[in-house]
Amino acid sequence: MTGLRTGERTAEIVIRRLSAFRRISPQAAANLEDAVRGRVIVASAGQEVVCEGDPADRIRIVLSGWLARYKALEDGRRQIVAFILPGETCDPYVYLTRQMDHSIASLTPTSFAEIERERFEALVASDRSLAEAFRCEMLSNVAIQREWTLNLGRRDAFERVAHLLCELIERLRRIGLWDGNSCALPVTQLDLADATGLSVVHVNRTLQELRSSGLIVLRDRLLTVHDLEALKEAALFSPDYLNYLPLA
Amino acid sequence: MTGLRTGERTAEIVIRRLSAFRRISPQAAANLEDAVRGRVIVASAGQEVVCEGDPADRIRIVLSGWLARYKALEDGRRQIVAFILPGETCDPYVYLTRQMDHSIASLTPTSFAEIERERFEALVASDRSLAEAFRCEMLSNVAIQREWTLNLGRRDAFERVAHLLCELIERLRRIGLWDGNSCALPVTQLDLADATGLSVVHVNRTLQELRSSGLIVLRDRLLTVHDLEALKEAALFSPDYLNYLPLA
DNA sequence: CGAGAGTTTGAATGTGCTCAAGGAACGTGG
DNA sequence: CCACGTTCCTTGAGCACATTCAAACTCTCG
Repeated sequence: MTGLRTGERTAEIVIRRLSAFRRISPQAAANLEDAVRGRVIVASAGQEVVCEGDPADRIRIVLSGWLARYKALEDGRRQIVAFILPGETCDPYVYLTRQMDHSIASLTPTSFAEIERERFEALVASDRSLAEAFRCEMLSNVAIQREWTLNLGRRDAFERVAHLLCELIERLRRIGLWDGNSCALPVTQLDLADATGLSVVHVNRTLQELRSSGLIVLRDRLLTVHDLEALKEAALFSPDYLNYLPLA
Repeated sequence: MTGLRTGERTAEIVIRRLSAFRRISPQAAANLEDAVRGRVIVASAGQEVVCEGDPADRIRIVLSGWLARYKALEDGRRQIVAFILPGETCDPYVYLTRQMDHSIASLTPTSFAEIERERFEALVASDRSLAEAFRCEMLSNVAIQREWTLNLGRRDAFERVAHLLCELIERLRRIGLWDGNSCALPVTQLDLADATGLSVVHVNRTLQELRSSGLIVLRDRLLTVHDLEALKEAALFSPDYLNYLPLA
């Protein structure tokens, strides 16, 4: 696998990600890779990549790095409504609406492909299982959003943070960024607070609680979990909502 | 408009609803009406129409009545993640997943059409703007879900309940169930609690607060709002996320 | 060395919850 | 026709989870 050019390596993670939903044929993969190579944007950490109100004229596929989708209230309160991970399509079919109703910011150095409406439509028209994979991704996005609604509405802080970690681990596992025990967690406690609807202070205390119960180790943006089943149990986590195909 | 048979009247609201997203041609409307008439299910209030774990083999379009989409935790905690109103499609394309990750219950006496996968795919294949309307409905669903995430995460009880009411009013207005000042609100305070992530007791107190600030009148399941702009302001509500076409 | 971002701690406060009980409205059966 | 059960709404009191405010600490980077 050494010696691959960047384009190939990054397309690889997109295929891997879509394969969580449908088997992607080599031909479809090649078409997708072409489209992905068309226009690649690079952003450093902390950039506003998409702003609320921007025209929704293209879709974006993340090649590397983490992004956060968020909505803000006039008085500054902010809610991260989703994390967007490598390989994920930001908003399949979003060009059917007039403008973005939320913003997207990079949490880490990031690269992503931009695909215009016409090109994307041609792509999904050319291959049925690719089209289905993108639609599954939409279904998965809304299922995750529903689970977050449950998380914010009915889980307490401890369960809530634990659940978020379980979800991220499961999603990272799909793209090979979870090694069985640990993964990079490149977000600040403020990000976690905005994602869980808690205050920074309380996230800090909740993480300490998770640490002292032996459920997680979190240091220098590296998350380690020795007993994932125990964490899932504490979080009342069940991965069904992610809509993934069974792992091989 | 008198003398229409039930099938025609109910198809009418489905067309009206989809027209919030795209102009539907008479031909497409006729096709849709055929599909809707194929299999109509009637349910009384309080029925579990779809259970978590059920096969996701068909889509459902509500003809009349209110439904609630909800998720439950093992210990009984329950979160309504969406209200489903007349004319709305429960889950466009849901058959691409294996099984339902949530349940749906009727809040009122309800009727809805069931459409099998093949029939639905033929329907959207036959008309481009109909297909786009259904995709817009998906985008709208996920946008609403994101807004609920913000609502539960960052608005306090008062704003939260006010925001939910604003959203429902806006959606009901689209299908002619808001007369400019009032609408039926056929849900219990327990339902509102499960939707807003609050306790019943606190919803009761919050409604009293909304009443005594003069923002709402709510009696016998009839909601009246004399100054909608004031309610929207209190809720920090802006309807952009609903993705509707401008009203004629 | 200083600046800045992120994390941690303590103390006081408050929003919303739980528990408990009573009241209103409605339908059913004796 | 009244008694009763059920569901929903309302109220009070005490408590708890999470917030806010403030400050100190750590680490990195220039």
